[in-house]
Amino acid sequence: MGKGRAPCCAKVGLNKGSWTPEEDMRLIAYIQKYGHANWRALPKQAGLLRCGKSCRLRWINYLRPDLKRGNFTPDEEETLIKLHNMLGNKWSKIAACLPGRTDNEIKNVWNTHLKKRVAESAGENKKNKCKKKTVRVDAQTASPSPSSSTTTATTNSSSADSGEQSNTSKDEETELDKIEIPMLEFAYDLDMLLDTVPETRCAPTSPSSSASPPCVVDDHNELMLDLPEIDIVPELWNIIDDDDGGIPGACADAAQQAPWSNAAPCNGNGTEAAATADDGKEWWLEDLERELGLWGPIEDYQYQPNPQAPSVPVDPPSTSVDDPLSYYFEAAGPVVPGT
DNA sequence: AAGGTTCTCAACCGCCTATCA
DNA sequence: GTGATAGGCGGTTGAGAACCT
Repeated sequence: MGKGRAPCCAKVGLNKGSWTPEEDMRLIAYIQKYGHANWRALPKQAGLLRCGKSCRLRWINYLRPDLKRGNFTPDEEETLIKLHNMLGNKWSKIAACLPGRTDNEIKNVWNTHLKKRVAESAGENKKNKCKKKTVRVDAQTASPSPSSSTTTATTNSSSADSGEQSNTSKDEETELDKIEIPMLEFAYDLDMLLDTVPETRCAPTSPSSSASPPCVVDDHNELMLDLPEIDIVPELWNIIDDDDGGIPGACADAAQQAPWSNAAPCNGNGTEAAATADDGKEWWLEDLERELGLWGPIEDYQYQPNPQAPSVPVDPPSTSVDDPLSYYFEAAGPVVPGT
């Protein structure tokens, strides 16, 4: 079909590199108000001299309200290792099972920490195990795939970098969805995987269910992982949904961004979440502003919180402040991006 | 304290897939 | 059925931070 694509934008005249707090706030403010139904058009409409892709990346990898910050917990690392064993470098799929973590973050953590660790384990365990085989979970296709994207190809490779071999073709991609669990000669053996996988289950994906990471599933044998849920304030997604200016798709987009979220952002009936949306929004924005260094004694955009508001962010429902973003942009005046 | 090296991670690049006209 | 376009993904890079000598 598509033979690649033209550059998403004219590269000339656009900002590159690190995002400034101003740009962040502009992006947040825009998405807060209108959602992100169209990334390509977003920068222009938001007054950002950025490529739409860049905006998307920035939002997904850094500004999204449901992101976890900080180091991976041991549990997360273990889950990541297991998932990587199963999926290879399918970072987005792995990310889908690690709520609050982005594919980019996962990729970085893997490349900088876990890869080495697993490689070391491989070196140690190689002494004890000398064979490797692939076991397919898929019940109907019993024959192992010779072209697995994960570590199935070679026997002489000590590669813990199974993902390095993940040059998946289209067919391989299809195969991948059937989930092969490679029995690696290191770290995790089949028993461990089989012990872990089938006994854990994602919650049903009904709207009423709680957070359910979209686990990779096989039509025949569902692979379901019981993964830690991030404590997402449901109201956060109303930040996007709320007042989205009637832009179609904005709501759906937001929900898609956090499929595991407890929030039911597209509930158009005005839910409890909607009732407290403002509180959540304000709490999050305040927190973010602090992080971005926009919350402080800088007079130009210092926001004076509601006297009733605590000086430190607390639980969302108990925080009551005015909209710091609005204040910021009013006080700072029109911001010329990139200047 | 200074300089060099290594590590970390945000951001970019280019390709692929999905969707729509 | 075809081509164009937008979103998404994985690999790579480079600037800054951290660490070492």
